[in-house]
Amino acid sequence: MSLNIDQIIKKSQEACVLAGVKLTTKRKNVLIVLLSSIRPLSAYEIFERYKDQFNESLPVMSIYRMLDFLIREKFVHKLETANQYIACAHITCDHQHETPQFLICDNCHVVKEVGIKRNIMAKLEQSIQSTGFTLSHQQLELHGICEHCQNKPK
Amino acid sequence: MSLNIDQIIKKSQEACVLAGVKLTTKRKNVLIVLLSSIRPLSAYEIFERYKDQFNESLPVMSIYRMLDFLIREKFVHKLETANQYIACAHITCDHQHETPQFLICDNCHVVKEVGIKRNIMAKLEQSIQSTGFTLSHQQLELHGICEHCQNKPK
DNA sequence: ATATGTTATGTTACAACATAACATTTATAG
DNA sequence: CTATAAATGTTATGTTGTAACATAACATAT
Repeated sequence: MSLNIDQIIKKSQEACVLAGVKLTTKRKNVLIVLLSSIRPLSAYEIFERYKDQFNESLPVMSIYRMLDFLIREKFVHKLETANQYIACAHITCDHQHETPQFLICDNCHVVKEVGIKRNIMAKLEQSIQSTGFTLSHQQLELHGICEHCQNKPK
Repeated sequence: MSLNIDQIIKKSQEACVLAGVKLTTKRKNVLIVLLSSIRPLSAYEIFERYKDQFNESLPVMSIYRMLDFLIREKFVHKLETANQYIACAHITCDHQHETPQFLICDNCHVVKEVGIKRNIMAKLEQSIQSTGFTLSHQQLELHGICEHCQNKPK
């Protein structure tokens, strides 16, 4: 477990104490699996890696429940367009977050989490609210090709 | 089949002739199923409704292939966040379309297809391109509560 | 009219993603 | 220490989607 991951876990522990919820060992380990991956993972991939990394086999059903918990506590995002899960890039930040926006490379499947500039999001919201619609779960998922894959010859 | 659907099908037929592809009876019927629904439908729901509406049972596999065709020809959109399909709201329009944006009501599951204002989309793209990422399949899916459901008491 | 190629559709089997329902274990408050 | 709530395990099943291969329908050339 890299130093960086250590720090993120520590921060998550603290956040859980504040929220009055428990980051159990297994929940923590699922988060570590996600933090260890450069790509988002499906629940079944997490299942496989958990086995490898911790030498213990969790039921997939439990993985889903732990993911629910981690999503509820905002340590993990679900990419709805890919049916995959990814650790939040901002667990260690203290400030209020911008609307998360995921740039998903359809070639190498790397995902970059960036914030949407507040003024752009505000305009988007404004144009949406004029239709009478109220947003919830704000999150944008955009598909394309990352810089690295563009510069690489096929 | 309502008059309106009739007109849309006619327009689709013409577009297929222009594109040199065939809108077969079954493909057309799948499109009619979607046009007849106020909500997006999953492939399996289309399967059920096709049976009801046309008194004929298509294999689900064929439904998927017909959906592929209809999406390729831009008569249908896939909502990636819901794994559902919906007829394009603009089949009968002649003008170049804006980036489609779907407002999905998480309460009644109605979907409204609106265009994103070009200047907002341009800014969004610009902020994305500054990260080196190149967009493809442009489409936004936003979840929330529609006007109707907001005004209704729970 | 027959052969051949091409596109569309059918069939079977299965992979991948996800949840329901209920049982058991573990943590902790009284 | 025990009642109870939370977490996790177990089993079964539902939902979405694709792979691989077969057949049907139609067009075109001879």
